[in-house]
Order: sequence, then structure tokens, then C-alpha cells
Amino acid sequence: MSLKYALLGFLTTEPASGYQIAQEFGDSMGWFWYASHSQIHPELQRLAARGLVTSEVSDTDGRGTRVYSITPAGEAELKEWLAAETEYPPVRDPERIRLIFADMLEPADIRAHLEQHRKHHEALLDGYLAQLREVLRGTFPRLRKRLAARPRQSHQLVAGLKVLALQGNVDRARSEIAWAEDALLWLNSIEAAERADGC
Amino acid sequence: MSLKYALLGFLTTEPASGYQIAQEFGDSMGWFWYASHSQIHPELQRLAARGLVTSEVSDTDGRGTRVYSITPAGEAELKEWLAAETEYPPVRDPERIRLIFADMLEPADIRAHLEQHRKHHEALLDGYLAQLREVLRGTFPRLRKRLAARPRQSHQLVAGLKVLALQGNVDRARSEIAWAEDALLWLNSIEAAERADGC
DNA sequence: GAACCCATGTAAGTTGTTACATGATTGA
DNA sequence: TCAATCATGTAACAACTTACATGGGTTC
Repeated sequence: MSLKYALLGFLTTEPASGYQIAQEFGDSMGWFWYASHSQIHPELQRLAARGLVTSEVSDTDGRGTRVYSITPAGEAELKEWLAAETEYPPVRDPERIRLIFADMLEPADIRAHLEQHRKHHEALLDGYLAQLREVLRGTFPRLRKRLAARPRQSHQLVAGLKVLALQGNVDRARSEIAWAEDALLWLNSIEAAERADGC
Repeated sequence: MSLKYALLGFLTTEPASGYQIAQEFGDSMGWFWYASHSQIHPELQRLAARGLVTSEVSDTDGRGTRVYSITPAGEAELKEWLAAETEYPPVRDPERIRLIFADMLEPADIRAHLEQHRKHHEALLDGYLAQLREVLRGTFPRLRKRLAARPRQSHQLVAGLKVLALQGNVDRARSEIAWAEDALLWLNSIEAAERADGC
């Protein structure tokens, strides 16, 4: 049930509409926690019903956008969750489980999977690095907003944590890419041995 | 829908009961794909209804254990899935999302999370390394069974893929541990700066 | 006026968790 | 005989996905 807290956390930076949140949870925020709009809207309604957020229909854009703000009760519940121990979900890795049974495939098909794996994590890495650059340059919009609402002596901590999280994802992506490349080299040697064996 | 294929894959090594599968999916197999018995039993029933597995009540143990075996249709569907492109699930990282909002916590609470993170991945690493040692020594039971059922010239591939998958998990765990350690060092410097600031 | 973005929602279905329920066998 | 392990299941619920549905505003 982390979506709830991801939403509350998001709203501690600034009030936002469901649409706006959905955009970011499919974009920059989605690098940490993805959610679709059809999950976000009902969850915001539940949070409002529990008094953890309030909502107002804004007239400024003439479109009747519903803007959510976090309440003190919401902040309290968020802090409680932040301090609590993380419950790590069980491992479910669709690529590794495939690899284990991939001995039923031709080496060429295994190669395709490893190349896809590298490509997938290269795309993630590009996203992480782009965001990391913006954060380090101080041009990342959501971080600027978050810093603006906080005392100067906490700025190092706020920005540092964001960098840390991104750096962790960068490391992870690089580790997956390096692994896939090693795996491809190993596969070459297997294929060479197979050809030498004469088939 | 990978559980289905994880079960079919499991049964390509040897026929097994739901209980046996549940043990391994919470244990060695669980390092790649965890599932509980209450999910496994109904799924096996569905697979049996679709003719992808057959089941027989074994009398040998006097306990009426239901043993499932994969059918040619099941193997065909498994191979199809193995060759298909992996659909990577969206990122949902309960620790990183916490970290991003952790600027609302005291540094001591952040420290506790980073230490928990390191500990969590150290525990995973221990499991991966233990299994890797067994695989490399040739004493890992399920790998022995899988090799026994396959032609000698494929042994390198079968064992190699298993090593590869484990090595990937080892790399990932090490990357998380190294990251957590760097993060703890950074947190030290933040705390030192805070104390120097005088509070 | 067609296509696209803004904006919010519901409904049906799948996947996974937690708890409940049962009964046989084994070992201390 | 008590506890643990073996063995299979169901029910209720929570989380998430996909598809459907609607309507205003903007741009070509």
C-alpha cells in the first residue's frame, strides 16, 4: 500500500490535481513509483474521505480541475510511514525466471533476450542520468519547488536525498547492463563451442 | 502472468506436487519468483483444466499427494513464452520512494533505513552466494535433476544459464550494498555539518 | 472538423495476500 | 499427546491493469 504514501509525499511539495500527479507518476516520479490515472483518482478520493487530503475545484483554469492538498493529519500519517521499517516485496523477476528455463531455446533466442535486457536498462539509465543532471544543475522543477518551501539549512539534505535515490537507480541500471554484456560474451563462447562440436 | 510459466518451467525438470513447488517457490526458486501455496494450488488446477499439465494422485507415500506433470501442450506454450519479448513491469520501489520524502525525518531515522537496506541486501546476497556455490560444485539438487534429463552437450548451457541468473542477482545485491554504504558516509557528513552549524 | 491534449471517472478482470479450514503423518 | 511437518484447499480482500466513457479546450 505504498501508492497512498507516494501520493501524500507528492502533495508535500505542492498541491496538485489527479491529472498532474498521473503525468508525473508516468514520467519523472514513475522512475520510482509508477501508477496509472485510473488508480490515482480513486485513491485520492479515498484519501479525501479519510481527511488526509482536501480537494477544491479550481476556477482559475476554467476547466474545473480538482486540486488536492495534504492536511496535517495526512502529514502525520505520512511521517509515521516514512519512519516505519520498509517491507520489501518478494522477488519476482520476469527476466531471470525466463533465463533459468531458457535452455529450451536456441542460443540465438537467448541472445535476443540478453540484448533486450541491456537495451531496457540503457533506456532506464538515460532517464535517470537526464534527471540527475537536472537535479545537480538545480533546474529540476519539482526539486526547486520543494526547496522553496523549506528552510535553507535543510536544502543539502533535501537535494542530497534526491541525488542519492537517482544515483542508486543509476548504479542498478549500470550493474544490469554490465551483467548483460558479460552474459553476451559468455554466450559467444558457448556458440563457438557448439559450432566446433560440429552440427 | 509469469506464475503460470514459472510453474510450467519448474515441471520441465521433474513432476512435482503443489506442496513441493510451494516449498521451492518460497525457498531456492523464490530467489527469482516467489509464490505462496494459496496461489500455486489454484493455478495448477487451471493449468490442468487447460491440458497444459496432468495430475495423478500418488499412492507411494500413502498420503494421497497429487503430482503434476507437464504435457507436450504445456511445453509448447512454455517455449512460446520463453521466446517472446519480456514485458518489464513498471518500477515500484518502496525504499527509494521513501528516501525521496525522507527529508521530513531526522537523519537518525534515515540512517536506520539505509542500514536496513544494506542488511536486507546482505541477506539476499548470502542466499545467492550459497546457491551459487552449490551450483558451481555440482551439488545443487534441482540442477542435477535437470542435467540428468538432458543430453551431455547441453550441460554447459543449462548450468551456465543458472550461474548467469544467480550472478546477476549477486551483482545487483552488491550494487545495492555498496550504494547503501556510500549513502551512510554521505549522511555522516550531513550530520557533521548540522552539528557544526550549532543546534 | 479532426486530432490531440486536458481532465475525471467507472467497470471488469487479473494477480497476489492473508486468513481460515481440514486432515494425515511423524517424532519427541 | 503435543507439536511440527506434510498436504490441499477456499474466501475475502487489496492492488493493479485494461478498457470503456465522457466532455471541454486547442491547434491544424
